[in-house]
Amino acid sequence: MKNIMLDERTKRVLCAVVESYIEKPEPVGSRYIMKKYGFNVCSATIRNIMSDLEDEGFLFQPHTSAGRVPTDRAYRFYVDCIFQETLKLQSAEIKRFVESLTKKLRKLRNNMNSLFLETTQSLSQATKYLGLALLPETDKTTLHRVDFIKFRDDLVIAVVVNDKGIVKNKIIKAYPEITQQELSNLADFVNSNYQGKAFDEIREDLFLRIKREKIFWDKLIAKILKMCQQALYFSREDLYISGLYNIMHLPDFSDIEKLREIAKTIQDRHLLIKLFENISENDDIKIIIGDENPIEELRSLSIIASPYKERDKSLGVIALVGPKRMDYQRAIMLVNAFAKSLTDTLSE
Amino acid sequence: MKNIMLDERTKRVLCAVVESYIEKPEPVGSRYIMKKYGFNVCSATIRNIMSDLEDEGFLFQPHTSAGRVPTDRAYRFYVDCIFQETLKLQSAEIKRFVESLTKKLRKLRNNMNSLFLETTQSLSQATKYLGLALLPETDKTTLHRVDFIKFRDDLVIAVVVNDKGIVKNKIIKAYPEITQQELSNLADFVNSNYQGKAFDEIREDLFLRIKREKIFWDKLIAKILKMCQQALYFSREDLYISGLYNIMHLPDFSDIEKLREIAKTIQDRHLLIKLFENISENDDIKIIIGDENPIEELRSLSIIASPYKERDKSLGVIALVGPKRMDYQRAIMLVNAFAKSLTDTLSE
DNA sequence: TTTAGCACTCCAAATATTTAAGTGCTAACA
DNA sequence: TGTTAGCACTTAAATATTTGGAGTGCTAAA
Repeated sequence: MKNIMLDERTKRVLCAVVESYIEKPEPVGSRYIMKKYGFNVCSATIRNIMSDLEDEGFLFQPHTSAGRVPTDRAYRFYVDCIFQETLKLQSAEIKRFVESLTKKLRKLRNNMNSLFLETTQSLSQATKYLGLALLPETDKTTLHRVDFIKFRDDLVIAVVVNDKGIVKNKIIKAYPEITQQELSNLADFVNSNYQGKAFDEIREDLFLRIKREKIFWDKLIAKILKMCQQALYFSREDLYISGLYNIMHLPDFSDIEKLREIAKTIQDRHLLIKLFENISENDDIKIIIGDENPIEELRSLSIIASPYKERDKSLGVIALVGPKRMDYQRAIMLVNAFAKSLTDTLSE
Repeated sequence: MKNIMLDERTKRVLCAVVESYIEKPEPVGSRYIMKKYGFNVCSATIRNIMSDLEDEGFLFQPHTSAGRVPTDRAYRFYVDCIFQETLKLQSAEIKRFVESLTKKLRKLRNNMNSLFLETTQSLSQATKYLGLALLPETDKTTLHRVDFIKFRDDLVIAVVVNDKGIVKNKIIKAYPEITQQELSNLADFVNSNYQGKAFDEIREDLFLRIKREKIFWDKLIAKILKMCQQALYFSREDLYISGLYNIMHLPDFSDIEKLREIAKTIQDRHLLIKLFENISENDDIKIIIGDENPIEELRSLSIIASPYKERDKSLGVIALVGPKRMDYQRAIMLVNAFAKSLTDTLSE
């Protein structure tokens, strides 16, 4: 259901209601709107408009004699209204935040973990919402170096460093006879053949080799290559989360039971990672409002997520999770600016 | 201030009040105590005793005509009373928990991260409080293998695996001319000389070598060794935290502002790590009640912490953080049993 | 030292009362 | 036809009032 055509005045009223409610979470009355947002019609007129908006599903009345509260649909309309122009804006305050972040990031350029921790913390700090960042998927990076370390007889620890300097390790089973020397040779082989190559590409190539070996030559070598192939697969699991305590005191979460459920879902990570992985494919800032969220437990929230890139390749996402009645204007500006800052740092 | 001598009956009354308050967070009256805990005296007598206990600082009366509430001192007295015998107890329910945990841990034996994650999650699950675990300090483990990886000109990533299979990495500056081959040689040198040695021992030995080299031979080699020494130092930073959402719905945290502060402090980690490092030196279960906590923000909580060991060497701590009015008996049994289970797994 | 008994205190829950904000509707107006 | 003034009506939230009961402290007697 696409937006019904609303005339200019009606739009203004709707946006005014949303903004007013964002500012203070209380049902908004017609007189208040009229005065505060400088409409030159009397409150009864506004009242009629608001009544229409309610019929269209943009507003909701908690009870007969109360003012009105925006629905998710209203937030969506509001965001669509302000989105384009907001991207162009930049307040002095936000400039300050971004400059400070950029400076810090430059120093952390070489340590991805600190880099993303700092980003999410700053984002949370600046907005008082929850800051998130999804690290680059290993498969989107290239192999810098691998090392295989024999550990306790039948185990091998594979340590992989990618071109972003992110170190990952994986414990895999191996047949006990294999020696550290053989493992080192294997590592040398992989390093000299595959450095700078994408992980999926490497696995693919290994797959072909395995097939060849299996058919024509050495089954053992095929086995080792298989292990190696395994060692180079990493599922995405690095999600940084900062500032959970920041969203606790928002009036929107006065219900502890709800807060608890949210905290549980967020701590779980899996769902969020999946959500952000989709967005990471995307090219633009994505805004998810309330009901639109595929994660049911988070439908009382809104999410603003932006991919960050290296040059033109999207690597991951940074995101902001806050109440539906968040200050979208500010939040969009910040997420946008932070993503740019991160992109710049990574593209240097 | 050590415990004043209380006669047997007074002790029983005090413990009864504490237990009753733990069960239900409401001021406890004299008649209730008399009936529920089977005292063969009339309520007025209990009343007199409770009045005495208030004078001694064990109980507190929210207002004149209310029952009484235990103070931190009362909890301390209660815990001291039940502690010894509690260690010997073991309910069927707890046995179940521990068996299930032990089974899981055995499977995760080779992956320390999962091992500790599972432990804290189970602990939180079983108690509905907050489960924590401090990983073994790198300096308390021995070197299994190290690898130096050249990264971006003047950086080296040191990847260290200790005898617990924990992989750590550290980014250090190095002079740009150093080649990967030289780094590999260095790693070979360290691996063949120091495998199985304690980290502090290695650093100490390197220190001597550096001195020698500097004085007699090659300044460059001294530099490299220095870098190597740096690479082998890790401050403690691995604290697992599970189940924050579990403590949210406890009546003790109905004040969101307080909960927020607690969440913030816990997320901060530093303070907790410091606290647990001290306890890790200790040999026994340590219980910290309210005021006794050196961390001011956590004075509305109690902590039960137990070191876990490998054979007889204490490695780290697992701990439970909950409200002061927690079920100490159950909590102590669980922490104790979980620590044993972890110790067994690690000592196998 | 313990107990019975009683006056007293104070909270908490239930109930009533007031207040204020905001609506919907009608009739008049431009 | 859209807008406005005016007014009756609704409702929640704030405030005040009442009531019940749990629990105490004290006193005098056992």
